[in-house]
Amino acid sequence: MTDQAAGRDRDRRPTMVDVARAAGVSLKTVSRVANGVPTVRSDLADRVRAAMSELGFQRNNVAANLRSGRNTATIGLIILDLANPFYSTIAAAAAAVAERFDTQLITASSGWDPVRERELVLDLCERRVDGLIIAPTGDDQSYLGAEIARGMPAVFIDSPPSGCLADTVLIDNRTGTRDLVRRLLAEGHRDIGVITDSLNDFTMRERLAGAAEALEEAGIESGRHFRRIYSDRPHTAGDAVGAMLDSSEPPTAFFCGNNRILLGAVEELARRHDRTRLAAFDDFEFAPLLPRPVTVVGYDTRTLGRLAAELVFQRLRRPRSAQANYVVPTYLVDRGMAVDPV
Amino acid sequence: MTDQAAGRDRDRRPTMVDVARAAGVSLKTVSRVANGVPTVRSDLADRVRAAMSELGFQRNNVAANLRSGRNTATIGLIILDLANPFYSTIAAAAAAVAERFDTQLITASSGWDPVRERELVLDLCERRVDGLIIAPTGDDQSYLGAEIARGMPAVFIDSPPSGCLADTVLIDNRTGTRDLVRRLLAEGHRDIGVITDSLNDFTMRERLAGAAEALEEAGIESGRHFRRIYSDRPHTAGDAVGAMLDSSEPPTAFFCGNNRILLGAVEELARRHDRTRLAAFDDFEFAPLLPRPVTVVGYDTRTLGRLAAELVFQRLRRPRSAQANYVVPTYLVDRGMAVDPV
DNA sequence: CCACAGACAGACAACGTTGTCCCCAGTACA
DNA sequence: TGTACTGGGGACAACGTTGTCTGTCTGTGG
Repeated sequence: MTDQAAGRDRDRRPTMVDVARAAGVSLKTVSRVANGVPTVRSDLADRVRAAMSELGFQRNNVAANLRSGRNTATIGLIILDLANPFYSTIAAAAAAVAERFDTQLITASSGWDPVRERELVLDLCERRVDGLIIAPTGDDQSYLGAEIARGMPAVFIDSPPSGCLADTVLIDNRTGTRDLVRRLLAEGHRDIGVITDSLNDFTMRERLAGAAEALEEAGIESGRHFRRIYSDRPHTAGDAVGAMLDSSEPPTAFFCGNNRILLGAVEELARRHDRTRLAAFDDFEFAPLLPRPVTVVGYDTRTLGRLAAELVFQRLRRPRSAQANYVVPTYLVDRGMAVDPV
Repeated sequence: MTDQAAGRDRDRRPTMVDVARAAGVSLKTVSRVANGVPTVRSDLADRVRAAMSELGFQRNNVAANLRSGRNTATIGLIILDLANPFYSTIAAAAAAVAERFDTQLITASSGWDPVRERELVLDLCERRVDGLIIAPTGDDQSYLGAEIARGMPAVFIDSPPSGCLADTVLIDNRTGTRDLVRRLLAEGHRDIGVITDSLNDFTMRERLAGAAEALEEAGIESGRHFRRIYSDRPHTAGDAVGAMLDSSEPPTAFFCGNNRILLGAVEELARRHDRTRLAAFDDFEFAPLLPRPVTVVGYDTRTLGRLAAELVFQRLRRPRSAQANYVVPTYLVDRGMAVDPV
């Protein structure tokens, strides 16, 4: 009979009704067993469990969530590009926190497209995720105001939101850069080439501001050796390095606004057999293998993801808690190796 | 009146019932408008849409999925470690395909724990994901047989499943390694040190087999310079390199089974100012910056993720299609740079 | 022997949406 | 004027589960 039933609708997943019929108990008793309610007589519970495994029953969490109004045990993570190690590290750290709360992460990349970002937020809200972690792009997140007001926990990472209030976890871009440029100044450098990419990016603006602070402290005009590049292709950074080196007053040190720019600079310097001092924002896994010494601003990317996820769960427990704004500290570290000739 | 209603339960999300009441139409008409059914009189549709935006209505996809029995527009991706660029690249590529189908990815890391892998599969099935992409760990995936029989699309990547039949997308580890070792042999190397880590890993077994094939073709005993290391810490690989170099018949070339082993080897060789020929499986972003020439086996990681996701959606359309087993080709590429002394 | 409490199973409604069906108004045709 | 048809809105049930409530059965104390 069981075979017959299984044959009749092999593709249909068994429901609690099927289990109840097979075990000869009521639907509600199956529900109680499935949820581990202790007040079920043990012989009935055993029969239910036997029927469950015989039928291969799996609870339908979609239905359970709908009825109970409980959380979906899902949080949404919207980042710029999952293929970028910075963001995948954040995702991994957030997922590790989520795991402690039996929660899964839906991770989606906006690809620097504000429209897509907004669509993703809407989609995730319609899926009734329990919270959102967002690395924003574009400069208007006001569409989130209504969600936040309804109690949706939202945490912004790497850049703050515009147009709405939410928890944030940011890197201390400004202090990190200021400390790094101070170090170059302390070493005696006075002509420091600063290379950034698009200043539409909050983090890049902060880094530039940090560099400017340090330079102005030293009485140096901060725009003196500044190049802003417009592409993320490394050789564009190389071109900027080349142009500055070929100028009448070449810098004696370079500050690269991120690791991509650094790579372009390293290649150009290697090509020119030039040993100009190098410094950059962003530490990365292979920085120790760089073929020349570089001082970089490091920070714990995992902390960023961890704090963001913890904030989501904290706000889930206490929805009306005060807004939190965390800053992840930075440090200076010397990377690159002195290699012998090949 | 609207204010009053909004004030009464500000935290409750408006439902279609609320919208229907506000627009003075039936619940079903709201549903029709929400789903873009064209047979709704335009004045009613306008009233509904106005009510929707006034109330800030968002469809509850949990309920919609339950009722319609439709797909949840979610696929599950179980990988070993999202922080590893190999897997995050796969995740990004799979997400890009999923985006074309308006589907989101739930990405979870098993962390090389077979128990966790199984729990994750179960969890994702209870969430009624539309399909699964799994990078397996452990050697028993028989628990998936029932799911696959029920029609759950499941695609295994990087390693095949054990104990059940499913689509696979694998890298051509064996051919890649064989070609690489053939190249070393063609260069005249006869003493080739082979370093792998744990052979519990399918990919590593395949790579070793590929190396053995090439060596045996050349009449060389394949186990002659073989070291298997037991940790993923780079310096263990360095130790293996050192031990082989210090032996009475040191290799003139090394094949490293993955990029982590390569890094350990590079460091050890740099420390010793030793220029033994280097070759390895795995290309990676910073390989061009390695301080000495290395020939590596490359492959397109994005293809792996893309094909896996495409297989899921293909099987979703035609559940009973034949099992697919894709192999991602490999190629040899010279990396590393000839750097000048620092 | 009765009253009562406690333990526990089951009937029923509900979550928010969509599928099915029916009904009504309007139109065409005989 | 009656009939058949069509376009379109609404009533109702249903998806699979959980919350609430009721009812039964057992055991205990007076």
